[in-house]
Amino acid sequence: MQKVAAANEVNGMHDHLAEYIRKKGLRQTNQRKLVSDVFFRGKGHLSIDDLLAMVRKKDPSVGYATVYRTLKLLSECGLAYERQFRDGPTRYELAHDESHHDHLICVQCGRIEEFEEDRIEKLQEGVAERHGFKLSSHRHELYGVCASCQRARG
Amino acid sequence: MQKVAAANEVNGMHDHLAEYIRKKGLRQTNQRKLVSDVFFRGKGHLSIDDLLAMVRKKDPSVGYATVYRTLKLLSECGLAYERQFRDGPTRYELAHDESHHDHLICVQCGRIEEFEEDRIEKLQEGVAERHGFKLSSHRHELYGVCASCQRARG
DNA sequence: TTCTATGCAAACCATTTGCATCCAT
DNA sequence: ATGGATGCAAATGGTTTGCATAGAA
Repeated sequence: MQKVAAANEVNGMHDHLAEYIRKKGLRQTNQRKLVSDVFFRGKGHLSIDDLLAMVRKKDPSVGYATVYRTLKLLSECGLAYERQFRDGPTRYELAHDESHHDHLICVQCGRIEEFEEDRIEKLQEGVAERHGFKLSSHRHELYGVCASCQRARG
Repeated sequence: MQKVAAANEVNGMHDHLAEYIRKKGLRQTNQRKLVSDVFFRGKGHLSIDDLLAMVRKKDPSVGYATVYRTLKLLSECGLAYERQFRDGPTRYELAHDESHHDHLICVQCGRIEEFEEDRIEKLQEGVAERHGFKLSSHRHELYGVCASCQRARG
């Protein structure tokens, strides 16, 4: 899916962030606006390096740490999810408030697809219950070779 | 279930390793025997630090890197699985050739339990198929509060 | 003897932090 | 003018690697 957010969604996200910043007594800065705008308009599953490169096209003076700190902020206020696949760096994903999904990752090209499977979610809850766990989150990743890599290399 | 391996299983694992070492033209060393013995007799889900501490009780001169290198070797030859939970360090698990399992991790005490749920495995395959992926592996971790932590802190 | 394995320290890589300065409030 | 935010560089933490030496084969 990897939807790109529509313009009005982007505005909504900026508002959400502004609100959060106000409530916490933090500050609006150009860097925060720029980094979050790039993230909101981006394609999802982006690493800090990806984001920094995109940000620096608009303002080369932005520092590494600022991108980290801004994405932490976005995660805190519920606009981003941190995802850590296999070994690579942490990737950030837009948290549009759709239903939950998990990921398929191609081990050859790195392509990331999303999937939703309610029956798995249900079964997970059963597992947790049987073990007496109160679930707070989970991570479910499927690794394999995607359709186009199969075509390309057999 | 975190089983401890029976004596005959431990012997079998040593044999398996010796065989692999021979085939690859590598060398039997005391460190390898010691590290792998400690691992084979251990409780599963151990970090390098855990293992190093156990190893150094028997031979304080063993180095950090040797434990890493030995566990990489054990992974290569199919005797260990590397598991990377949340943020903590890589943990190593005995690969007794039982059926596949996944994990429940307590976010409070770090306790790790194992679960098996064939219906989830089946559903995963369906998901992969629908996306045209050829699955090679997966990672499925459930995070929450375990029974005893719930009792302890409500 | 030959060539892998070891132990140590240094290198790595992603991420975090300390700090002087900058700047939104 | 305050005190949070930034950019830089240094620190961190887990893991890997280079290298001289030890030790299997």
